[in-house]
Amino acid sequence: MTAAATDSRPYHHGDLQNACVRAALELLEAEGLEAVTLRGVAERAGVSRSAPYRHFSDKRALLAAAAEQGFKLLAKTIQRANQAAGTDPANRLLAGCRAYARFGATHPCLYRLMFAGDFCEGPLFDAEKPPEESEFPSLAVAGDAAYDVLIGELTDAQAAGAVRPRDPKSQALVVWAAIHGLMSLYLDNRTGYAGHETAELETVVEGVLQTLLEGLRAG
Amino acid sequence: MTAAATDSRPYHHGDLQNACVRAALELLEAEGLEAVTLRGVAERAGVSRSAPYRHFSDKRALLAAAAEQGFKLLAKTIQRANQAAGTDPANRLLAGCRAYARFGATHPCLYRLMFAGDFCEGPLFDAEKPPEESEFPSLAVAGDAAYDVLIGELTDAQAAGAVRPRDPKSQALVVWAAIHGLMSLYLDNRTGYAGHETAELETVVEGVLQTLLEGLRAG
DNA sequence: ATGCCATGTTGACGCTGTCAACACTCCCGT
DNA sequence: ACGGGAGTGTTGACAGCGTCAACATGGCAT
Repeated sequence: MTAAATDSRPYHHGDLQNACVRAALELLEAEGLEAVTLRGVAERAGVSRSAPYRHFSDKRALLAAAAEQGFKLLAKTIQRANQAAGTDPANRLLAGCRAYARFGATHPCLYRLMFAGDFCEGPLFDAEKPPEESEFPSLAVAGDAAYDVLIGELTDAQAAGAVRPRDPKSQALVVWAAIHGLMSLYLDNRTGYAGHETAELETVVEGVLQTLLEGLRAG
Repeated sequence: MTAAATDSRPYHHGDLQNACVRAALELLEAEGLEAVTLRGVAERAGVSRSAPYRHFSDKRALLAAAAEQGFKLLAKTIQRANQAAGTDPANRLLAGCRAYARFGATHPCLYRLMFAGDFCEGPLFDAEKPPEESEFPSLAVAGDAAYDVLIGELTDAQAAGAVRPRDPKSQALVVWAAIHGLMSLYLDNRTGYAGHETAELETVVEGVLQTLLEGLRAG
């Protein structure tokens, strides 16, 4: 018998898996990636050092689960913005992109984790495999699901003539690349330049979107 | 006296600073960021654990120096491509973008380090300050210099009417964001989609560039 | 020749991820 | 009702890491 007799907490946590992911996300947003330590996560979840190993094979597996939550939240955020923008496809597309940017600005560390590639002690997305055989399949699925939202909007925009007809998947890649690149530069403080204060995010987002939409319309 | 009597290496290295940067770059390209360890760098440079601390205050300072080399190489690469592309401004711009993409594909880990933001145990680029007071001023300068090349090309393209006249700095940001975003997604294996093999880099680069140029031309 | 100071070395510390061995509890088959 | 295994949480331990303090070395200016 241990001190558990007088301890209010039960020996078994009940939902440690989700608690770990939640703790990781909280630490990530509060203090950045380098503060996300397995020990810290365990402590925050109220368990001991190595309890998380019963639910995650690795630190990378925990980070992958956190990134997966990020993609789910991102997809939901974009969808909400699309819905709120009404029925005009161009409007909806723009609203989705703005929501994407806002998401990145609101959750900078989470956003970076989601696109951290192999920076967290090895790749999160698998380098060569088809995605269902990826090392973290549900992460790949969540990432693709977010992509799907964008593809759907582009398909609608094509149908409405707001965008020239083309493979919507490659169009989506262009849009995604532009917005993601902008957010990536923004989060790295590279949208400012030599002595000027960093440009307002909304301003640069609108600039990118305008150029982008004109490029998509042309042809 | 130590074993140095029979050791061919002199006690003083002579150029340890550069040797460390070179070792870091080699380790980075050969085995990825997580393999870049101060101890490993020191060993590779033929010195002991903490000798690098005489030249770099921090691990981050060493990484910043490596990233700075990366930006210098990138700028040189783009410039060479520009020159080789002749005098047509649109051609030069496209050639520079293609060279940029090739650079990222050739040096994936270095490229990611250059845009690692605060992922390497704290920010490399300073979050708030004017750039000359940044924590790593020479890194900021090298980054801006690479940006300058792009701005120059856009200014020329404007003068030649290949691109609509506008603030070349914000135009450059759009171009940079699009290409950088594409490379970022590519290096994270996100340009493929749900079961399809990852698209050829050159193909998607051309797609992005075409849309981009049409967007820049319009208006 | 001497002594300073930049440079390199060694030992040590705390933190991390990870594993093996052990403890507790829930639940299932009898 | 009960006995035991499977699942879950704990503790102790280890190697590797970044970092620092104390010490060693040797080139250079005086």
